[in-house]
Amino acid sequence: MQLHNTATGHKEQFEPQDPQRVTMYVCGPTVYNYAHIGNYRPPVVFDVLARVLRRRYPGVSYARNITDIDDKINAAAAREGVEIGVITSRYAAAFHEDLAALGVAPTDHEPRVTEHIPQIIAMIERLIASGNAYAAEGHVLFQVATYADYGQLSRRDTREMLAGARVEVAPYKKDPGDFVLWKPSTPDLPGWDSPWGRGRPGWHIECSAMAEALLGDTIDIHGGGHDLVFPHHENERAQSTCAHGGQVFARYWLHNGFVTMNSEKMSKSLGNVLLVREMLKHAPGEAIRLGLLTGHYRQPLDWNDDTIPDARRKLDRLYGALRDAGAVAPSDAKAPEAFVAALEDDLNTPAALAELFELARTLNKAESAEEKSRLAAQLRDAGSLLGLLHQSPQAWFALPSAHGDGAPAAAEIEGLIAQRADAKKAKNFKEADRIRDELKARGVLIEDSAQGTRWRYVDA
RNA sequence: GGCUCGAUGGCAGAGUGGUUAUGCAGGGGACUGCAAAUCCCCGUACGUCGGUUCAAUUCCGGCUCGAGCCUCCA
Repeated sequence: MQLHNTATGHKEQFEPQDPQRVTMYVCGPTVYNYAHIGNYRPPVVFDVLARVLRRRYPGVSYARNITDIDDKINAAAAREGVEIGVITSRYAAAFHEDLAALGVAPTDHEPRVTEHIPQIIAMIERLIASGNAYAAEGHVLFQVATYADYGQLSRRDTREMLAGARVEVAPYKKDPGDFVLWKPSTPDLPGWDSPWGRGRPGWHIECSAMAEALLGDTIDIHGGGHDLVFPHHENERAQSTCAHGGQVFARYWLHNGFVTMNSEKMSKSLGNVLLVREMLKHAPGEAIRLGLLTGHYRQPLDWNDDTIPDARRKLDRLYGALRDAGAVAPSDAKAPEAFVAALEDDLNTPAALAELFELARTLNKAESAEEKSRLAAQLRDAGSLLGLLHQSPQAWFALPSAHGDGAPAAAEIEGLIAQRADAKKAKNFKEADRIRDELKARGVLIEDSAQGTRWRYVDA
């Protein structure tokens, strides 16, 4: 398998340290509000990677954290006048609901920062002992100058960075680039007792500590959004490497590109944030997932008004092939080589999808029962690697369309189809066509097939 | 200003030093009472200017435009 490693800037052959236990850590959300479509690109992309790895290796240990202590959470809690737990449990639950709708499988571990405070404190103590960190005025800071490789992951020159000095330099910092590992909490803020007084962890140290606790000193794959390369991952790398006596922290760094909205960054200030829970009111989760997988994960993905309808029509085609195959005998045929090869080539989902459509075409043309059975199984298995095609075609086609609110219910549709069948039998095609046109106007498309008339909701 | 990554047909989006994926949309045909679905066939591409080469969309350089990071951010 080939993976693009941010640390080297190249695609590399992936060789796990231990094929019995491939380890992957992906930065998860800070739960202080509802997440938008861009926030779900990493969970979906790395979910596919986990599926591909699990197929190839006997053991995979995948961790994705939930950050449940953070200044934005504190601010949200203060605004509502509640404990931070109210905020974090609400948005963590929403995150899980969205993930389920998007077909993202649970990870092996989902560590929370508030459950790893002792590990975080212990790691900070080690960094102080090793001379990489220092305490000052209730803070503990990582001293960047003690780690010669700092800046290597993000390919930044620290001297130039510091010269740029857009960071406000706190008086307790030895160097402007030093970043906080622990900061003091005032009595009104959440905090934990520590050797440096009551306080809370900085943002970067949590991931280092949780990755160590769950996956060990050196992990195989570390993933996240492209924006995390600097400073978050650069800092994680510095902390973990120094805390582990110079051992490599992550062997492969993977970063996904951003989702843009009509070519603009998605941000609250631009007012173009698309919340997944809002999208789910009008679109199947499976279509949203496919939308996120239509582009290569490292490229920016532009989300526009056509993305969901396009994804829906693609799924119509794939599910249509499965439906037309009919009730075929079960087969344990696996995804085709070319399909798996595409995914193992740095997770080339567009190329894999092309193979999926080739498979659907072949299935549509298949004549023998054995061939249909085998191809349908292959299509299902390939789909499962992408986390798609897990439902029955009947269930898929019965999903309401974007304009489903005004569409007739299934019972009414079946009644009209029966009337139309009678009209057809009597060769009253005018009446039959009238019924079909009426249904079409109301968002229902009907199709006559050898197995009888079937219907589905369509976008108006 | 520094760094990173892009620029492919109407839209989305892979890939390749010479034969130009895939899906949607469009055109033609088969099938159908008519449609739809399905199958077959067909247009419209590789930002721009140079360079390397027998040959470049593909390699190199300049330019233009775009996205991201340098500050919380998936």
